[in-house]
Amino acid sequence: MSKHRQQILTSLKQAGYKLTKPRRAVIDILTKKQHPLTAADIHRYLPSIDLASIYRALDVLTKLNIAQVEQVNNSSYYYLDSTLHHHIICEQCGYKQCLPCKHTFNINNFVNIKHQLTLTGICQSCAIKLNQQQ
Amino acid sequence: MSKHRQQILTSLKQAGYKLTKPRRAVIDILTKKQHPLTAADIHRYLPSIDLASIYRALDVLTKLNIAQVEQVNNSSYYYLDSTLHHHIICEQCGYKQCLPCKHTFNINNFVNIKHQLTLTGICQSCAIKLNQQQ
DNA sequence: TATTAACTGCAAATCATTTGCAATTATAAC
DNA sequence: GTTATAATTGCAAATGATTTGCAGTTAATA
Repeated sequence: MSKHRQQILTSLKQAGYKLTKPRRAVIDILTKKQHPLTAADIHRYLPSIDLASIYRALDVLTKLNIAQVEQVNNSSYYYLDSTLHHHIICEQCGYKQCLPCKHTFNINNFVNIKHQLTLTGICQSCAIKLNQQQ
Repeated sequence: MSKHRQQILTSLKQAGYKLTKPRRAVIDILTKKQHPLTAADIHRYLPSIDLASIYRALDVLTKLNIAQVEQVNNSSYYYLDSTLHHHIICEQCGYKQCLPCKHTFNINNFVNIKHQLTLTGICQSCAIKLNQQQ
């Protein structure tokens, strides 16, 4: 369940940021698509917005904890998510699947623990293709 | 507990790879240092070996599951570890603590699943300092 | 020791991300 | 509404990590 658009815009404003076209557009795409996207992915959906501005918008959203980041294969994937969950990404085709998060961590000597679980694998259809190639 | 040097060299050989100077050197550094290193880190220890060769050696080691990778801040950190484990990093001071990994994941529709768990938090001594400041 | 495919070093290419700067724009005050 | 102003944008160039092509070198095997 991702935060409502309006709620996000309000958080931005409260934090002293202007509600600009690139920021709104990035929020809208992340709200609409239900899976993690790279800055380049977002730029493909929003070709009229400069890639640098997309990066800057994503930076702001991440700093405010409105968006989360996951790093896979030297790329950062961003997504909006108030209730924690994880994703598994196919190494071959980039297909993404959501997974509920049931984890809590209690670790000696640490407080305020946050976790990021990155799962990668090969999805069924890629596995089939790869088998056929051999 | 990391695989013994000799054992690693044998695995390489068995997999049909030559035992070259760059490969040996990378294995030695990863064995010696007890924490995750970037290719650039390794190159700093081994300036006479070309960075590209370090990347190629790390690739081989990762493919053979001799080394593992973790991505943090757009850099890949490599380490040798036969028994999987994770790390928790203090957000304040960077202190790292190792954690055993007891996880296996079975996910519908995916095979060859690898996971990377990144934990961050505040370590005890930083938590104390932060409390005193307030 | 000779042969040969695998491997290296180098330089250049690529890809993701960041930055400097002049022009634009959202906001708040009038 | 207009105006003033600092924040933000788009663009182009810079940076940093990683990859690649290629000619020369080397480990392994006979």
